[in-house]
Amino acid sequence: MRDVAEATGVSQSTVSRVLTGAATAVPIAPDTRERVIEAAKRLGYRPNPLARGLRGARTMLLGVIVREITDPFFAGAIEAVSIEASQRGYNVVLGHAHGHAEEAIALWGVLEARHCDAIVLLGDMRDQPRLIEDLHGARIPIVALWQGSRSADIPSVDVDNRAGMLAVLRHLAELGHRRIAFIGGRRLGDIRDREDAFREFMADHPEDASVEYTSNDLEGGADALGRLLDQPLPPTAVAASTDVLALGALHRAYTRGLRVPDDLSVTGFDDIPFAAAAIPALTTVRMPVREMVATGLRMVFDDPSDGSAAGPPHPLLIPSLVHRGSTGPARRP
Amino acid sequence: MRDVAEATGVSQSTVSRVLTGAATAVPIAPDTRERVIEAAKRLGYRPNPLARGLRGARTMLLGVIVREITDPFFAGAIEAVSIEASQRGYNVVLGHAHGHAEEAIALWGVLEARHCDAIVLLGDMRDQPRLIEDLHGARIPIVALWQGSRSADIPSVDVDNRAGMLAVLRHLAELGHRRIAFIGGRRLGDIRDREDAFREFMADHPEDASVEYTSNDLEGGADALGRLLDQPLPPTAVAASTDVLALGALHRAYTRGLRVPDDLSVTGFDDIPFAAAAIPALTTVRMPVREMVATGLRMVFDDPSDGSAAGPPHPLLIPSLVHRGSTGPARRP
DNA sequence: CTGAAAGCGCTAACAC
DNA sequence: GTGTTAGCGCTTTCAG
Repeated sequence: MRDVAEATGVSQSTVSRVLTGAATAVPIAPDTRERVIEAAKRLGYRPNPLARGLRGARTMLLGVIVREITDPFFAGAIEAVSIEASQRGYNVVLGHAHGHAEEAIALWGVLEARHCDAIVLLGDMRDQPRLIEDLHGARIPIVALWQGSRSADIPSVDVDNRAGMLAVLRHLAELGHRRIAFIGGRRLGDIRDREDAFREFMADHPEDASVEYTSNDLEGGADALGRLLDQPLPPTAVAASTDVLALGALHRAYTRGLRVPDDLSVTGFDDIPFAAAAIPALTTVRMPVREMVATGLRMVFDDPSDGSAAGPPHPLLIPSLVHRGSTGPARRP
Repeated sequence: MRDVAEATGVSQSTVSRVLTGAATAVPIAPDTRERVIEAAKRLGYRPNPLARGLRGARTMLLGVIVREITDPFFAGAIEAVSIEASQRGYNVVLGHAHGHAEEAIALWGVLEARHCDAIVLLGDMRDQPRLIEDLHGARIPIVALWQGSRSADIPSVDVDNRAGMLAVLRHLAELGHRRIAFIGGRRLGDIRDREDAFREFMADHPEDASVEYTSNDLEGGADALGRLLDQPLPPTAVAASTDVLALGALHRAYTRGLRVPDDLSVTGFDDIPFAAAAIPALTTVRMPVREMVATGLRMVFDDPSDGSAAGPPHPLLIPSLVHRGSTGPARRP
């Protein structure tokens, strides 16, 4: 930058003012501006984000803390964040919590130290009270995506899990299913809300409901279905709390020789890309990922209306049922 | 940091020396060190990476440029990099090239400007000569993973695509298949090498070989299989160049009413998590992702032996065939 | 409208 | 062994 200043014959401050571009209270002579810009280009000047950040300006870094990067759903979410962020000229610093909430806290510290301009939390981190606490004392805007609709003290964007789950269950009921099972991962965030909706729906004939907990991966889904099928009166339909679980269940149904949807209906949640390519294609709930991410970034970047009276905003987007081949009429008993 | 110095009654430099921890040429009094550490902890001191980086020290940032973050295989790779990096205390800055090589260049500039301590390239970027050029003039260590085995001027870690593909084809041949098709994505990097191996293997009866190009996603795989099946003499086995393509093909086979592996054998490449849960489980080639990432990071961090005589290193890891249910004996004609 | 100067938080010569 | 000092590259008052 000094070079640019020298080459142009103006002072560094002027160069800074020009290059920062922002509406400095003080206007600059148009020709000076042009000369500076030209020289900067010629000299291949590139601002040093470190120095900028050090001085308190924006670092153009967006911190992302994800609980489980392994999860294909979150992998897609990270992609969406990355795309959306780059459109705003931001770079993404990825923090992986490896499923441990303490790590998320550490990460948080790291990202704050790195002067990220904003932080996005992917997935439910509320089981770690200290995180939320620290977050509250933070000066940089933050938004939690897919935190589960129970609102915490930080702004969040969530999906209406209840509506999605009820849509699935109504669909199943219309097909004549009564004995329906729910497969859930850890009772956390979105999954928890989906389970609650399931219990609510089945409240009038709870004897037909069963719930299996498992790890939220393909094997978990497979194992859960295995246990369900070993029951004396197995369900005729399985509503999995995520697509990954559903895909695992589909595979186990296959190895057990069950035909889907003739012998068993299976549904997922999220509509990850693989859902449409499952065999048979998975009936699931489509998550408006792009919209949720866009909404979240808008909240942290465009609308820093934090300490407003009504508390942090918690928009709730509506998912939609995607009807595909993995659900069919219940078998006549 | 000044606070810590004042609280301890020593100078800032001493604090720096203690906290940097590194083997400073100059030793420090044990009790001073302790007092400083204690005070730092008490005051909740956290170093400012920006200032550090500005001063020329390491930023503990690892830049990652990925061509296509959508690709589940690379999503897994990013995960591996993130895990491996965090074990070394590094944070990952993710740059997504959106499939465009020019973006990769821009990203490169950004990451360099951010003073990343090293850069990892995920996937083949060599179609953009300027990238490679710029890379050469760079001062920070860099490594390319899954670049395709044709070595460029930058250090890389690759997998032996030829060995993997030949293993697949031999397996298929042993099952009695002669009419074998290859489904490839863009003729880039690893995929290209796999195709070459395919052509090599089929060289003695090229009339039985067919090659379909498509986009490297689920739909691409499905469409390619569709075209293959419409041929007058369709193949009895399909070797897809990636698991994603294979999974897409599996789905199309299903919708076309073909039974795998009875009517058609299908193989993939990469062994992404979904491969094992496919219906039927996919015979594929396992990619040693963790090892490759670990090797790559070792190259950039532990062994900055750049300008050595023999040119940049290009270790080639060996993949292994995973035999599952999607391959079976060729149909008696 | 532009220049001079003071740091942001930290490290690394160089003294003592 | 420890303190002093000079910046890293930039933004930002405060004067001209």
